[in-house]
Amino acid sequence: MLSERRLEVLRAIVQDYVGTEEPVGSKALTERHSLGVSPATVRNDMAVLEDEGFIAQPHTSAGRIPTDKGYRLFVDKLAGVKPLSSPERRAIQNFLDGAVDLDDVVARTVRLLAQLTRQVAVVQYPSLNRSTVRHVELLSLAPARLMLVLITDTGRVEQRMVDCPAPFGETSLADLRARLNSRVVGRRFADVPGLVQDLPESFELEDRGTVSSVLATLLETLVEETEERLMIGGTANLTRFGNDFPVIIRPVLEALEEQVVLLKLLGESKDSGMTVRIGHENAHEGLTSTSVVAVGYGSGDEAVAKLGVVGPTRMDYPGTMGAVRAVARYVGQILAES
Amino acid sequence: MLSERRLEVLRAIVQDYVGTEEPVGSKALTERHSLGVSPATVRNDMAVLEDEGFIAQPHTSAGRIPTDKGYRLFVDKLAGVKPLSSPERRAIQNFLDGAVDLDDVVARTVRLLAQLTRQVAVVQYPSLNRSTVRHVELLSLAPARLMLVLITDTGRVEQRMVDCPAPFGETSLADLRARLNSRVVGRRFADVPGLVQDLPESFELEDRGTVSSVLATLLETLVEETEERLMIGGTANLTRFGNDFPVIIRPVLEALEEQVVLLKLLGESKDSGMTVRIGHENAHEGLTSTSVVAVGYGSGDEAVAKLGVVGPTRMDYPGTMGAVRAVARYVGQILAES
DNA sequence: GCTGGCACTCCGACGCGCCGAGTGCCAGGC
DNA sequence: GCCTGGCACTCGGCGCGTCGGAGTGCCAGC
Repeated sequence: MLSERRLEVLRAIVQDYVGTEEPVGSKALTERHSLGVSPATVRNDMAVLEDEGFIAQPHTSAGRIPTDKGYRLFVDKLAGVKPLSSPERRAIQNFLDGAVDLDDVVARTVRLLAQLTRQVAVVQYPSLNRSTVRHVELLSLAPARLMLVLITDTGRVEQRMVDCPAPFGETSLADLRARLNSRVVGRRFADVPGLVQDLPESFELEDRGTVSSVLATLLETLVEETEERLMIGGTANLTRFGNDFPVIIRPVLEALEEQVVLLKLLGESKDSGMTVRIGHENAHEGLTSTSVVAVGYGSGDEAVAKLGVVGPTRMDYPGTMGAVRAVARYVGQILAES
Repeated sequence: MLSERRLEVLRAIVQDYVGTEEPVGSKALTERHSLGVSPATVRNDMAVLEDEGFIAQPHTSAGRIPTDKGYRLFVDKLAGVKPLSSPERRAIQNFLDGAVDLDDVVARTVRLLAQLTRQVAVVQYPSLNRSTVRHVELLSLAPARLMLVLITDTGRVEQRMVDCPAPFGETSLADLRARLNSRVVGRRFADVPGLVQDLPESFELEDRGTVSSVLATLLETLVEETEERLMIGGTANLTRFGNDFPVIIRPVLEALEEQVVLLKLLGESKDSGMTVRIGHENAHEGLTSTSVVAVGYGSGDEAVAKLGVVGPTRMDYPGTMGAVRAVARYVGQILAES
């Protein structure tokens, strides 16, 4: 177990390094943080911290920089979440309040997060996973061709074509529309399959094929749309990464274009609490020099999606965590209101 | 007017510079391109080309690199559009054929373009400007709250809420839905306003307010959606830009996040022919070291949107133009089929 | 008008020495 | 036992001068 002072030294190292981007030495530390001991003592502490793997030297006779493990300890034990200033809060609120629809909310959230944290922001669209059905609409486009429109309580609309095995009359259509809606409106996606299972049986024999097709398409849409979409922004902030650009930045940009990777990134932790994944803790190898701060957000107590930022491991964790948490809260409010 | 040989020299310089990324000298030129003259002669030609502003020296006693003006001449007079190889064509077709809906078509197109050109790809969603209405649907969500759903022939669906000034019965709703559709289905957006203008008059006095609200929302949606959306990809290719990274790449990334800028970029030229905008020809100052190759695409003869790529001025213009044109054609075909 | 020759320029790589920051270790003191 | 000041050592970065090579401009000659 590390003594109190050694932890203090680690904290100081992290803070200084995040600020200056340069390896920090024992003398500088004692000057900037009143630790109450001499540089020599700090050196001893540093040697211990290095043995334990919390800090490292880029080369002999250089200062120390935190390792992933060091950041981990810092985040877990040494740092809190820094609350935003009230002007910042007001700015968030003002900025998000102007949103006109769901797309706009997400777009604004991305911009906001990117600006606040000066990092790359990732916002997942509210998931349909826990969403409910607001309305299902059926339109006849051609004698044997229907369009199915699904409207969710989060305001999303999805449409699919359905090819009918047999022509389908307007009255049957109205009938199906009515019955379908009476069963599924207000229900969660996950519950829908069980609720419509027996629907074909109640139709005339000739219409059953079409009804089945419609239901199949509906269920398919529900499943497909559970694969969540997301939006990213602030990629220009990647330029503040470091010096050895191309080699670092390229894999990150590539990873950011892979929705699947990002979804994993946000989604891996189960609960809606804040997750911080540091450097090599990220499974994706293009992102081993980045950290991800993510948190769930939602309109009620339950999280419906996640949002977060991706930045260099050398980031201001307390500040970033504060911003991410605050934005998530406000977005939740906005969603609850609308 | 420049002699034939001088143009040939310019062409050789552009080609070599694009290939090597290094200033090209007179000797190297004569070695790699059988110009039939000696380096000394080439030097004289180069001096002339430099006087005319087509090429420049990074510093005294260095080779020459093309200027924007040089690239312009190259593109206009010296280079054709390089057709794709047939494996490439097949790859395009295979890749695009798998698309399941409009979003998917656009997403795949972006990926494809980025891969083929190894540059940043930008694809505008098919514009609603020249689109026609496929269907308008009205749903009653609450006694005094309707949802308006607009479906276009390009497969896009837009929805809006409408607050009614007065409760609106189901029969009135069905009536309005039917009349609205009979008037606007198959019509172009631009024609819709004139076609529905007198609709409120044919309704009962008490319903007119609601009908007007619905119409207003519909027209608003048509206008709003004319503001086109777009998708970009391949930003990782920016890392192949040059050496002086942050300074070049940052403004580009910033510009790429501004939809407005990009729309302007694609949209500036009127016709659907291919546009090449080189370096400072781009209005946006963050993009003065990039070139944009864009072309219209559409399902018929008329272009419904644009797509293109953004890359360093030092790009393989013939190849890029070939790829952009080919992709635009195939996307057009795909859209026409669906 | 093209060519070969020549003197000149300038960048970039290389080698060298110096400086300073930082370390590890050790002996002494509280 | 832990902290401290002192000391020798290490190593990267910087400035400087040198050198080579690539490239140029110019000129006289064909």
